[in-house]
Amino acid sequence: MAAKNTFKHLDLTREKLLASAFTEIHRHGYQGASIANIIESTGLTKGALYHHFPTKHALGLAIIDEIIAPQLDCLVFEKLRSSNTPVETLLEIISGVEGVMGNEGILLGCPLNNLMQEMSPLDEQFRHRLNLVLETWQNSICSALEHGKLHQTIKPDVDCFSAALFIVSAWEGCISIAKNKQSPSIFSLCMQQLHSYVRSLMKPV
Amino acid sequence: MAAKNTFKHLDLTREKLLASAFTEIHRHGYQGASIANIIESTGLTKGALYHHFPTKHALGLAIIDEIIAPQLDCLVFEKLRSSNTPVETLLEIISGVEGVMGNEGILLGCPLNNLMQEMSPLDEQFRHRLNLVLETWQNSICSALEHGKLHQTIKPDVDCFSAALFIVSAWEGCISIAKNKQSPSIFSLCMQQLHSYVRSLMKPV
DNA sequence: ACACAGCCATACCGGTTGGTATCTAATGTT
DNA sequence: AACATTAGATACCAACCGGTATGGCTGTGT
Repeated sequence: MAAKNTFKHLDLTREKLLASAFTEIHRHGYQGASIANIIESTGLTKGALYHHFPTKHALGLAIIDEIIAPQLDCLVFEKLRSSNTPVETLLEIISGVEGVMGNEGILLGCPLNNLMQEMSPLDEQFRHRLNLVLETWQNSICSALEHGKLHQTIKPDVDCFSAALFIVSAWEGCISIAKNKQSPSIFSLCMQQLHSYVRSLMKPV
Repeated sequence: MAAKNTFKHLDLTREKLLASAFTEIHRHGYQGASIANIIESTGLTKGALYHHFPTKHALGLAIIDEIIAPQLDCLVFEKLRSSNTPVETLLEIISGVEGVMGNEGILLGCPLNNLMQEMSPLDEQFRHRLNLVLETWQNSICSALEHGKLHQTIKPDVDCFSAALFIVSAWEGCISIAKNKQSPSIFSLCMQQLHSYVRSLMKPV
């Protein structure tokens, strides 16, 4: 029991640090994120942080693997993977993602895209990890489209790879622009256009 | 003559500072940009910089107005505005933008989008100035589409405002994703899809 | 009972940050 | 020629940055 408590406590502080760092980075970017701020909002100290993470850099990478990737997996990838009608599921996700993200989510942007924009040219390790998540996203959409092709819901001449690439790009672009306009309703309008683009890939009923 | 020389020199150092700051910010972001680096590559000193710009913040805003906006205006807005067949011109720009941006331009991303992503949630003045550029972009495309509607090249049921919004979003999204993949060829592939989206708004010939 | 290892707090460090005060030199004005 | 103004160099600053060294406390294995 005592051992369990210790383990639990270990995980809990680590998670608290990760969560706080995620929020700080989401708000100020990786470079703008301050270690002092991160620990302050947890009530912990530098000793705790640098016990669990060797450097700020490692902390950033951990956030990608342990927060950003699982979140997207839960909200998007897994739903597409487990669906019997993945194209319809994709359309539903695109329609409903506004509600899932929440207002603050749109005002601060997509954590994945934020980090990509900031870090890709600066740090190869960041770029690599972020790209893995991106490719999972792209692949899950590509598979959905190919599934649709097999089941006659997607036009046979569609280039699924390119289409998936474009869908992810436009998706992130919609969040980007809505973020600058600080407007969830613009986001909704923009995603509606993406929705009709995807429908344009489908066979007319 | 002496007066002219002075004026020229004044503008020259100011422009050198602006250009150097633009490059530094393009590479490291606004927050990551270092005043020390900016002046170092010009051979000037802090005295010069803070003579022409009161703060780093003002320097950043000046870059938007005096470098980023004119550049986009020259490469995109003006071409659309002055064209007699703006829809075709838009398609040409989308096809040819890869060559214009150059490899480094794709690896570092769109300066406008970079600043939007970083600064929009942090600073209202940045957000406002960037949004003005964004709206000019959006409007120039919207006008092009409406022109096409009048001249029967664009389908009558197209919502030009939303379509323009989506085109800009997807455009920036393509650059974003290509930037993370550090791949001009991915950018080209992605922009090809945007090209066919725009064509899907047109009446079949 | 004792040694050990893991967890975290405290205090401290050198380097860098954006920004300022002061000075010189050149130019413009009268 | 005397004065005023401007451009830009130099030296300096407090605040903050990420990171480290140390040590105390706690639970664990023997």
